[in-house]
Amino acid sequence: MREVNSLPLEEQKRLLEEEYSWVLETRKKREEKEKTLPPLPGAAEGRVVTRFAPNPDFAIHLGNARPAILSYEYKVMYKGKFILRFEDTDPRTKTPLPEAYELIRRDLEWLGIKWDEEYIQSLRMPIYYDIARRLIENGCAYIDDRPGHEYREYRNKGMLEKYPPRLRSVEENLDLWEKMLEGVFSEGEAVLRVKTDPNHPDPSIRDWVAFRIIDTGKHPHPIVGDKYVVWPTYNLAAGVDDHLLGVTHILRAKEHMQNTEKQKYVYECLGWKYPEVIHFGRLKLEGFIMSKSTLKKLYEAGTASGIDDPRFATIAGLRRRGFTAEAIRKLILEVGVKYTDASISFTNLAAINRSIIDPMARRIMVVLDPVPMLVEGIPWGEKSFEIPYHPNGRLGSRTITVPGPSTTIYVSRSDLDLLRGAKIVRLMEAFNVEITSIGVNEIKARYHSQGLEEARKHGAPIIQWVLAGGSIPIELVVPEGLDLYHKMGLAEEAAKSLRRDELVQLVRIGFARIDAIEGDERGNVRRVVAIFSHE
RNA sequence: GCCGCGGUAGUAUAGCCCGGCCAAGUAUGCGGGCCUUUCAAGCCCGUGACCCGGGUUCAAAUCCCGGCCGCGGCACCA
Repeated sequence: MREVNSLPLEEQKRLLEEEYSWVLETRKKREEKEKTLPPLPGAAEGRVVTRFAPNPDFAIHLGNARPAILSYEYKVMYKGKFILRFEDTDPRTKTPLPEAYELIRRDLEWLGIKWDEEYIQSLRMPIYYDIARRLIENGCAYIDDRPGHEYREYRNKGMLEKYPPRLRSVEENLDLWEKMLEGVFSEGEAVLRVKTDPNHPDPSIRDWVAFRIIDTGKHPHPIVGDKYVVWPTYNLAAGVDDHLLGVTHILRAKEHMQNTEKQKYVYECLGWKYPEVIHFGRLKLEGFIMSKSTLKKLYEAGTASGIDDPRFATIAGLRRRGFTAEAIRKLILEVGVKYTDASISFTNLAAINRSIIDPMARRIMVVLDPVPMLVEGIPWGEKSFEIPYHPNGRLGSRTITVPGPSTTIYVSRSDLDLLRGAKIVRLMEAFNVEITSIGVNEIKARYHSQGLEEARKHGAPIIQWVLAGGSIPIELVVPEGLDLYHKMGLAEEAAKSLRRDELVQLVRIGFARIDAIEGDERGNVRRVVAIFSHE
């Protein structure tokens, strides 16, 4: 090794190429390997249990979907088990939304995620109460019935060991616990704290609250109403369930790092083994509204068209915008499990989506802000053009019949400049015309020739167009940050065959999802609404 | 402020644990070209990164120290 290193670089290189070329080849092979998720620590096939534990206070968005997708992916990778668990133990400040349970299930299904078991924490209250008793009996928890400021005073002065409630006997604690359950205390009057290192360097960890009282008379729970007044906090419920349900690997965002440490005190007390935890950074999606609070505000204010508003980074919003589950999955897998935050650029997501939908998106001609063009001198009475829906020829075709000797078509106003700069223009898939005049609201043209070669010879631009007869109105909704732009246009007659949810490519505009097909009483298509996805 | 975690091209990521196959890979973007009845797709070429400074070592993206920057937590939320 030393010998080789002492050689000049050129010499080393030559030696490598001549004598050890196999090294270079191995390297190439390694690069060709398909990219997958890194292995889970301590995982064995058939023995991995992961879970997704959303709070059903709102629909899930790309950020929450990440742990769901990753957890599910690992379950599949190790042929394990994947659990869906609703964490709805705060009827007061994060009141569960009754419909959110089902919205979340649907979003997961749409993402292609299947869960083996489902749990709802508000239905497991007796289990948590049981744990509370065991914690008290083991001397690991105590009832704190003093006002909050007293506890904080002791804690902040580093005198938590001497905090009187902490010194209570097991019997006394058990007794007070039963009183809590019986409803003797009201909100704020008593909590159950888990004993931790009283001088833990992070004060937020010291003797954290495991149960508190919530007046469910005032704040009824959507599932269990006012049946319970003593509610476990996240750390208690989640920590306990992860053990009880046999979870082996937890994947969650880094805001939970301190929680892991809190929960470990419960595990230690009860002699449980804490699952492996993988934390990852936060996800931002450029150009979308992602914050749950903003999302909720817009949703509740009715400003948004629903939880699936195309400006939202909710799973439903992304779906409505025309993103596929496969694209979302690929994106999440690509981002992986890094600690650092990631800002996903819109073009990146779009690129992934495009590669998936391009082969199956029918090409449809639409002109936005239409300008009429009178074409004269057409040398036929009527002529039909059969145009494939996709250049790959696999999606069938439609026929456009152009009447002669003169007819009116529409072109996009945005193409006017193009028309001004060119004498000859090719109407895509049809024939070539010569522009004779361009007014603000009318263009006149003469039939020039038929062939594509002719168009090429003249360097004619190729534009999309629609016939005046038979075309149908289309509204293209273009989301841009907080705004939605509504662009009006005309679509070719074949647009009548579009289906709701279909992903199409509006030629020379971009990909879009068909959001609505509006018809009259007799079932005739009157108008199409599309949502712009991306270029 | 206190506690914790990170910093690889415009964006996202591989490599870091276990220093040498790294002259840093891939995707996307961007620029150019080819092809094409779309501004889509495809093909080719190019572009562009190890936060900074020290140290250890024959050898540092990788290990150590310091700095800078960013993020998370500090609830009777999850």
